[in-house]
Amino acid sequence: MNELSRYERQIKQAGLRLTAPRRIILRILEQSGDHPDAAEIFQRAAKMDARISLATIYRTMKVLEETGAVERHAFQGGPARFEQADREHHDHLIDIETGAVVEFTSPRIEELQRAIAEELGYEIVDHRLELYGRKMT
Amino acid sequence: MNELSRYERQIKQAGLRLTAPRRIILRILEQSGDHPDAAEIFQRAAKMDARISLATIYRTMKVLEETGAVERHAFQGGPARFEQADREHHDHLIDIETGAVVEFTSPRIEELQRAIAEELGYEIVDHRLELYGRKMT
DNA sequence: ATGCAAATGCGACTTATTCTCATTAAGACT
DNA sequence: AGTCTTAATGAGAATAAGTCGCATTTGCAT
Repeated sequence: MNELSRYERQIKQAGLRLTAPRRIILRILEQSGDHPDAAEIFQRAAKMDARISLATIYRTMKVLEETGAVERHAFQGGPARFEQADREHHDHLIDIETGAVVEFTSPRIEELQRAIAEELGYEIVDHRLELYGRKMT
Repeated sequence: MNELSRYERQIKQAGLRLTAPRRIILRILEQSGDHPDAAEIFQRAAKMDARISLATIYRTMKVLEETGAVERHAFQGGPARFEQADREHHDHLIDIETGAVVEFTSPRIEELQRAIAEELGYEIVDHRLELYGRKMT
């Protein structure tokens, strides 16, 4: 039986080895609805296999980012946080009180960005739009 | 003679002491057209007074941020970079090849952001819009 | 001029991440 | 199934950015 998840296939197709730690990390990411940081992923991984080291988490996140399986976000101040990259593009609103992340999209903002960059003579390679907010009462 | 710059007045009005290191750092910021990081400010400061310590740079940047004299930006990966806050609000386009920063504004994007946050039940406290681009040929 | 609290300098510490290197283990090839 | 090659791992040291503790200095109100 060759029951590889899409992420696992992505790893193999990149010519990388599908090791036990990678399987575990991929499983965690698939099950995560949130945006965990490396330490958080490390803790979740430790529950499945206590031998996994933090260095492996960092290394794996880097290769996953390179193969396009995950996206890395460096929100204000804190450590980098990750999420699967298979979903539609979206931006983030971070609750400054709780750290919770709300996702949103705005095609109109996207288009305005493109137009602005073009006007300045640039082609957009990447962008970050983060709103930091407080829940209205 | 009481020739205080606007920044110097801002420091005093906040009830803070106008010390030699602060004068130097403020002078550097006034003369900077770029967006230096703490290490860079430290180097420039050392040329005027070699006794200034890096810790003082960090501490001063923090108080300047709190008094509203400077803005702190944490661009992708790298260390925090600073700029004077006296100017009009603007966002940044970072040239991924050179690290150069181009400033721009878009009232329409600002307004869209506000509307999106409101719709999600949030009030925007801060925001970051950064475009990472490559010069078009 | 003087005293006191604020600010500084220095080094130790923390946090996030990367590196080194000896050891392990995928997966290709019998 | 056994072996080989090399990528990947684990453990801990190293690095980078920034903060902290504390003894000493210094603005500045008196």
